[in-house]
Amino acid sequence: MPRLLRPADFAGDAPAVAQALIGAVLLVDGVGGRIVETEAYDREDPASHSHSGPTPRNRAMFGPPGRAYVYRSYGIHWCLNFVCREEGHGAGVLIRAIEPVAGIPVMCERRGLHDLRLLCAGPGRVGQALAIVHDYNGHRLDLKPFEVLASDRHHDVVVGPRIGISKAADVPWRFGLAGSPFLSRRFPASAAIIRA
DNA sequence: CGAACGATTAGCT
DNA sequence: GCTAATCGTTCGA
Repeated sequence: MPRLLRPADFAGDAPAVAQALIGAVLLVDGVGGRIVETEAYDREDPASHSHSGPTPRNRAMFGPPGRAYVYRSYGIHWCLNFVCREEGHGAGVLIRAIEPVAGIPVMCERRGLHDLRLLCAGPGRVGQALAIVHDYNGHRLDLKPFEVLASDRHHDVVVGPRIGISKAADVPWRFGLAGSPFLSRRFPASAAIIRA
């Protein structure tokens, strides 16, 4: 039985937590799967929502680690982040893609398709498939409806630049499960691989 | 108060 | 590969 991640497990800096989350299982009301893609963001990072300090939108990022930061993207999608580091810092990990494992029929219904590869391949798609709502903003990740189960196997992790940002576009803070078909996009051929 | 801009996605060429 | 859709947040006047 995998270990349930608790707030202390999110106390590391954003890139370290983002890498450690690859292979972990994320469930929301028992629906979800294996995390195969994440991105790290930090206060000292021009691409981060937290870069200019606390605002009404990003306040959860400055709260205690081990909680959710949920924001609306492009006025359309709900995206899920895990707050990390320490309270007041403003660091987080964006959940960009998961491999569907539990509650697949429910996720297909929510997404209106049956292609497993596209079910949760992107932060907006993850939000829709797991029914992420703004009410979850600031919610603890070790309490209902969330469950985050530690990765129990070692695997290779790909590292590359983050997607969809204009500032700090060269910072390699995107992490992926090497070879996974459930990524939101392929990593550049030049992307480094960390053997874990 | 106005305006630009997204941590995106679906659909079409 | 390219673009429209869509609207809350943020920042400058």
